[in-house]
Amino acid sequence: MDKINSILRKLNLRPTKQRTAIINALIAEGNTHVTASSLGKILEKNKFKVATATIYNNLNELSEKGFLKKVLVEKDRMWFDTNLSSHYHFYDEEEDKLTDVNKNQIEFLAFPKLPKGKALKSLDIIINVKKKLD
Amino acid sequence: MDKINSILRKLNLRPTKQRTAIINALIAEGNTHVTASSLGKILEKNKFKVATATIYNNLNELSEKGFLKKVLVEKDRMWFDTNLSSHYHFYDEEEDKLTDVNKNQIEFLAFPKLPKGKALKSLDIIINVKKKLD
DNA sequence: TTACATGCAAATGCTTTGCAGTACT
DNA sequence: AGTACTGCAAAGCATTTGCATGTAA
Repeated sequence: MDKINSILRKLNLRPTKQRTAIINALIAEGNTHVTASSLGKILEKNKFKVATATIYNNLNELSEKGFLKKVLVEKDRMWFDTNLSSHYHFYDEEEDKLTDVNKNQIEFLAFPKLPKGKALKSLDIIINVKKKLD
Repeated sequence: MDKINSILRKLNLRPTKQRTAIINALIAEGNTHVTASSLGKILEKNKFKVATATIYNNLNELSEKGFLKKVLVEKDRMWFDTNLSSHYHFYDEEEDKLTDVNKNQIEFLAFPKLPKGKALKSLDIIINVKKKLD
């Protein structure tokens, strides 16, 4: 794939088999939110064997290079999001599913003044949802 | 302390030495946000020796009983908050400090519609701050 | 005494690290 | 050839678990 090569070239990363397979999996529709283990399963399904450490190294590297964003919703797993725009999340623990909330879907009428001498670094909003009982 | 005994009685927990020391530390001003390890240090300073597992067991039990709230701001550590009211947080990673933001300090002009069949479970807002460069 | 708590050590689960071997460029 | 990358196993850390011992009711 030429698209993947050009992505990797831009990121200054060598297009190794593993890296290409990872980017390919991430670009595929439906894999916008992954964990190391869910990505591992996708790769396996695609007939690629990639060591766990390599998956982590690449996810972290891609985050540092700005190709992925880390999303923390549970203590035990880190999620990685291919949506690079500033946005928020729905998290459904029952279905183990993370969904994007566009930035413009949340507007503030009131927002706290930051502590003295502090600047905003980032804003994390997780809207935890559960099955509605009706 | 009578206050601590009455708290524990209400929670249906026996007032053991360790539990009493933990509640005492949590009630003291300035210990509103703790991690297992920060609480351990406070207990040590207070001349109490409590096993790590016991600290965790008690923090988790107190959370389940509604005397503490868990706050997740970093992947590696769980924070426990004595503020039981619905509220949000400032998190200063540089200073490793968590601060409450009252619920009424944030008001929404727009808020996303929940996914079909889903109900709101909880709302986590972490305002990450850093030192302002001026 | 009997059910609940604690302590300690071992186990767990995600993630990182070290290093020898392999593959891009 | 030179440097980056991968694989694998071991290490790291916060947290949990199992079980024998201890303690409140």
